Amino acid sequence: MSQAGLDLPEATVARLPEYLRALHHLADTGHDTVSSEGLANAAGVNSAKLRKDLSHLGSYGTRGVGYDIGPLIGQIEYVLGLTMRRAVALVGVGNLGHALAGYAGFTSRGFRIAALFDADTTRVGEKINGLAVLHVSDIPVVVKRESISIAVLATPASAAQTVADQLISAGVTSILNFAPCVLSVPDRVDVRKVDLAIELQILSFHEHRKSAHVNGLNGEVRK
Amino acid sequence: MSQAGLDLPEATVARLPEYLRALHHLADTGHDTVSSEGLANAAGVNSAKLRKDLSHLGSYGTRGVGYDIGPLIGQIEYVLGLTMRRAVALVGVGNLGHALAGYAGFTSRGFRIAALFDADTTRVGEKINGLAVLHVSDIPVVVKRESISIAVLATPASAAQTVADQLISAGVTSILNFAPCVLSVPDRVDVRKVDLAIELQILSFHEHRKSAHVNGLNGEVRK
DNA sequence: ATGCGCTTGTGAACGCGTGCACAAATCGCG
DNA sequence: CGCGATTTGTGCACGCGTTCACAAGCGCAT
Repeated sequence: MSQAGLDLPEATVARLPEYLRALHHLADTGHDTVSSEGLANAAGVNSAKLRKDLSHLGSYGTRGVGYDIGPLIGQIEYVLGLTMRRAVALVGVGNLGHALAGYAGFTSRGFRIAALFDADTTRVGEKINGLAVLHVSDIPVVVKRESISIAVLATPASAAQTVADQLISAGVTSILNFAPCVLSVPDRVDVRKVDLAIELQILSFHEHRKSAHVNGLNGEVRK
Repeated sequence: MSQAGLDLPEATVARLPEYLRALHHLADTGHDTVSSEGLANAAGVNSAKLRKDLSHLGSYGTRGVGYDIGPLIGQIEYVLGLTMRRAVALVGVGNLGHALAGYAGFTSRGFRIAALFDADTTRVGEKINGLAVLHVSDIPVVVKRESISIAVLATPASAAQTVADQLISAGVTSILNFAPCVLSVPDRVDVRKVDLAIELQILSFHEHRKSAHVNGLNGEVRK
């Protein structure tokens, strides 16, 4: 039973968007209340965890009944800062960046791609979804003008740190990094990293273990 | 000082690919040993954690010197099951799937895109990077023929569960899911989820908190 | 109004992961 | 050959997150 705007456990924050997605789906299919058990199933977590997470937001459930979907959506969106549509800059419109620029999930879930940048002058001017690609040297002026605080980095790893520095000095304070490298940034800047190959490598580890098990060994066929 | 092939802490497994990437970078730039401090910096973790992680793989460092990069790369690749190049199927060559099919990071880090599928018959036959798109109805025969055990799901959320079921019954045991929905799968199947909008929403939360703080309130300007 | 069934909210115990701090081990040099 | 500098490997304590289990609260039927 905490106040809104308080600091939540990081693990809870990471799950709230998933709850939000599930709630929207329930709302779209005509529900207007849901039990912790039902929402937990829809979000792929267990019900005790869900209740504890939601209890941090203040009380939006009624015992014996469940949670009111409408107000709960509103509360989660408020806590996540999604009541405003946030402007996002995307740097690097290569293979992956091009797809991200057109990704409908961003626009449908609270964000607006406000600017596209690339270092390759032959790509500058190209339009993606009606938005023109700008040169990275325009980052300072455009980021300030549009008050962009979040950036998506889809450049090659070799360029990522330099571009990140430029974004940060232009005022960006959150970065979603798709480049396979670690960024060093000031404390006030948040970075989240998504490395697609790493995800596959983690799956590969589990595949490797499974195939070791069918060999009937507890350890491994080795050397 | 554990044996190879043993079960590692999940948190350690998730970091090994990052160590691997950093090690390859060091090897490419002419190093052949590295201290835990140096590797930890390159991988963005602290050195005690790195040493404990590596100690689970058996001892590949020498006190007073550091780690031998070559053997360590070999050991991590072995543990992650990357000594073979694993075949991966990709389902859904829409906006995002198309980019993933061309993503160089998959091929350069131990994987081979072995088949592309889509439900849209107008896309079937299209070639991406020299590989033809097949219809999803071909999943059973192709997955078995190519012994594919890992699949990447880049379909719309509405199709994801159905496709996942087909993949699993064809023999897939690991799924990387980009669709914004939860999949229900048998225990023996591993699923990792990547939801790009969720990552941005988590950043949005932190942005929201930052702006609350500059307002000078501990709580929040509310209602 | 009262009792019953259902569901939330939470105290408490547990387990995992992290980080500190130090002993053990190796190298190089005199 | 021994000593000091350096770096690994790890025991230990701490904190966060998860899960269980149950009391408290709400609605509904009678």
